[in-house]
Amino acid sequence: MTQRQNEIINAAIQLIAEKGIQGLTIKNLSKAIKVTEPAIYRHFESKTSILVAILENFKNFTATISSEILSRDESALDKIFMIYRAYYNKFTETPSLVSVIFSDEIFKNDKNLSKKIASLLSANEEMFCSIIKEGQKAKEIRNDIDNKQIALIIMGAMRLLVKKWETSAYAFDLKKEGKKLFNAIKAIIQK
Amino acid sequence: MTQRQNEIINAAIQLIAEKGIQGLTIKNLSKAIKVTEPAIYRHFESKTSILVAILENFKNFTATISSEILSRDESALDKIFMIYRAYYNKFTETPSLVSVIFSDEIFKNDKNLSKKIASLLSANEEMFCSIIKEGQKAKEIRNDIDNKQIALIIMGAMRLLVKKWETSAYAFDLKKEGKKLFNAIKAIIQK
DNA sequence: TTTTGGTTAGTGATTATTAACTAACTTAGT
DNA sequence: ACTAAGTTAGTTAATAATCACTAACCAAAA
Repeated sequence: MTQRQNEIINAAIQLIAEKGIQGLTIKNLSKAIKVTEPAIYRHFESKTSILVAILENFKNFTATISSEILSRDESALDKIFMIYRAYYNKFTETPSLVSVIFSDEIFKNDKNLSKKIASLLSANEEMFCSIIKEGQKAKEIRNDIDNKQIALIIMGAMRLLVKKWETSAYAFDLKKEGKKLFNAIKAIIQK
Repeated sequence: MTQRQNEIINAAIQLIAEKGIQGLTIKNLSKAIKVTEPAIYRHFESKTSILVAILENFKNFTATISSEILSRDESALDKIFMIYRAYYNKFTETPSLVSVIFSDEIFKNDKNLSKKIASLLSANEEMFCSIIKEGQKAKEIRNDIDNKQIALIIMGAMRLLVKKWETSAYAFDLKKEGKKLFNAIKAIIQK
C-alpha cells in the first residue's frame, strides 16, 4: 500500500460515509484528493478494487485484534470487553469507517464483495460464540441461555450503539457509552 | 395508492433487496412491471418519491402496531413480545422489506429521506424505552440497569437477528428463532 | 533512459427525465 | 342513445448529464 493508495482509500471511506455508495464516484474521489479522474487508475485498476482494498484493510484489523485477544489468558468477560474497546477505538479514530463496515448494502452489487463482508461477520460471530462457550464452562457466564443467543445479544447491542453514534453524527463519546453498555451486558450475562 | 403504484413499490423493494440501491433504476423497475420507462412517471413524479412512498408505507405500519399494542392492558414483557412478533410477521410476509428498512445507506443520498429513516428509528427507541420504564415501575423488569441500555440490547438483538436472516437468504424460520431470542431476553431482563 | 504519476481529450454505456403522440375508457351534453 | 370532450395510461424518441474507463501525451525523478 503506497501513500497515495491509502489517501484514495480514506477519501473513498469518507465519501461513502457522507453520501452513501452512490456518492462514491471516480469524479468525486479525484476531486477529493485533488487530481484528475484518470490519475486514480494509476493506483487502482478499477473502482471495485478500491472497495476490495477497504474490506481487506478492515479484515486485517479484525484478524489482528482477534488473534491477539484470543491468545491472552484473560477471563471471557474481559476478552469481550477488550474486543469492544478495540472496535470503539478504531471507529473513534476513523468514524466514517462505520458507514462502510456496517453496511452490506454497499457491497450488494458485487457478489465477490458481498461474500467477503458476510464472511467477516460470521468470523466475528464465531469468535464471540467460542469466547462465551469458554466463559460458560468456567462458570463465569450464565449457563441457562444458549451461547448463540448471548452472542446475538452482545453483537447486536454493540452494532446498534455504533449505528446510533453514526446517525447522531458522532455526537456522543462512543468509548464512554460503549463502556456503559458493556457494564449493562456484564451484569446481565455473568453468573 | 393505486394498484399500479403498489405494484411499483413492491417491485422497487424487490430490486433493492436483490441488487442494492444501485440496482434500483427506472429501467430495471419498468422491466420488472413490464412497461416502458416513461410509464413509471405516470404514477410517480420522480424516483425519490418512490422511495418516499416505501418509507411512508412502513411508517404507517409501525404507527399502527405501536398505537395498538401500547393501548392494550398487558405486561411490559408481553408488549415487547407482541412488537417483536408483529415485526417478524411483517418481514416474513415481505422479506425483501428488510433490506430497505434496515439500511439507512439507501437513503443517504437524500437529506429528506435520511431524516425520515432516522426519525423512524428514534420513534421506535422511545416506544421501547417507555415500555421498559413501565415494566421497571411494575417490578416486572430488573431495575439495576438503565432502561436505555435495556432498549439498546432488545432492539439491537432483534435487528441483528433479522439482518442475519436476510444474509442467510431467509434460510431459517424467523418467527421461530425470534421466539427463541425473546425467551433469552426475557430470562435476562425480568426481575 | 526508463519509470512513475500526472495531464487532456474522448470513449460508449447508462442515468433520470421529458416531449409528443395515441388508444381506450369515462363523463357530460344533447 | 349518441356524440363530443376529457382523462388515463401507455408508447416511441430524444434529452442532457453522468458513469467508469482508456488512449495518447508529458514532465520530472530515479
